[in-house]
Amino acid sequence: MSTAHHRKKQPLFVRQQLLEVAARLASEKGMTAVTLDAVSGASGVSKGGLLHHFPSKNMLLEALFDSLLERLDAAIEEAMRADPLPHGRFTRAYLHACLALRDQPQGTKDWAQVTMVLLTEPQLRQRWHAWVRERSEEYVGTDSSVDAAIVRLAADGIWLADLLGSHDLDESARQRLIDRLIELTRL
Amino acid sequence: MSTAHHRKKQPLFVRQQLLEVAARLASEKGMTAVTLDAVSGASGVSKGGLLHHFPSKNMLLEALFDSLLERLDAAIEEAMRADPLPHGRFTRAYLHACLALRDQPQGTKDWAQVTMVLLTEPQLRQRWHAWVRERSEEYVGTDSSVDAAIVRLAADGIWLADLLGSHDLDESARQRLIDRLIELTRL
DNA sequence: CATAACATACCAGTTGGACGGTTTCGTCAA
DNA sequence: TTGACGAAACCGTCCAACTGGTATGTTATG
Repeated sequence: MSTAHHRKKQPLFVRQQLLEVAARLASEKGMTAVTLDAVSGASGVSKGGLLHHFPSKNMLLEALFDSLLERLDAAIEEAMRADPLPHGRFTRAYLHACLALRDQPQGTKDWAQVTMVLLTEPQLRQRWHAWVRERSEEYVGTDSSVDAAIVRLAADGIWLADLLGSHDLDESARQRLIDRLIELTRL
Repeated sequence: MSTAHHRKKQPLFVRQQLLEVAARLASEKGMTAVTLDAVSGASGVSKGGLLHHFPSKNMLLEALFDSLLERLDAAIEEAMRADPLPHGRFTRAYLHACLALRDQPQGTKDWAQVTMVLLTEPQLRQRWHAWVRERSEEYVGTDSSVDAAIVRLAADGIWLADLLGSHDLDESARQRLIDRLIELTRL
């Protein structure tokens, strides 16, 4: 009966907003704080409305995780388009995507933290495995060298350090590290 | 009135067991499955008994995280004692501790997953920060080089890959990577 | 006017935790 | 040696708040 009932209906916008709210809750207050009540409350959407978009809590979490993977894919594809050299292209793009989150404005750090939170949920970890397997098969021709694997490993380490805030590297050292990693993808 | 009431009192053992059960629940079913009821039920200790050892759920989680950090400290110290060269000694020990979990028997993989699960809880992330800061200050004389930082970063990456099961490195490649990392700690 | 996009009301089960009871243990005087 | 006694280590119950989810509306949109 109240406010949101009379406003213009924007299903895609509302759906998007619900995912963002869920992401913010997860990163700020941990996984246990992501409840249907909390999400619906913080987004100004009723619980019924929330359950209309996502039939169950699992569906909500899976949709959230999928949207994060889509963003990752988009960032990687964009970086790959700007890279003329085929060999190691995917690995460089992956590295770039991992590095990017540190320099992005506010929301993107949450993004990474949510990814990690979601990875702790065993069911969603399978989705991540599938993603990794797909990519490693797709780019087996150009990114299957040992060095490339090492670079991707290091990128994960940087990703982890960035989102945990364990910054003990200064800018110049970080830049030297990145240069070296990119060099490794070309070998 | 029933069973456990009459058995011999073993406060330290019970406390230890409660932490192990909580760890197992967290790694197998995710953070949302770690409830007081679940922990007390799976450990054969009443909820009252559980709340006697850990006055609140937060206290339980913090104690669990602390015990994990203690294990990490113990593994690192052991590795450091076996290392005669001071320069980079802590970093090598840290690397060794990160690598060790893959080769350990069953329970230890859970250990790492729990660490990650707990790291998603914002309050516990601060504890991790404190741990990192302490160590980086303690070993500033021997492990503050850029290369050492890089090695620790890569160790985190390996740690993450191991516990997520994203194994795309074969044994020989892994060994070459490790050798290279150890070499870097000596520069 | 049919359907999608919401809202409101309600439910049964679960949650963290408070509370008061019972049993064991350490210790120290007699 | 004993035995009293306070503290620590448990147990079982109860509860208010919250949980995910259902069922049934009401409103907007094509």
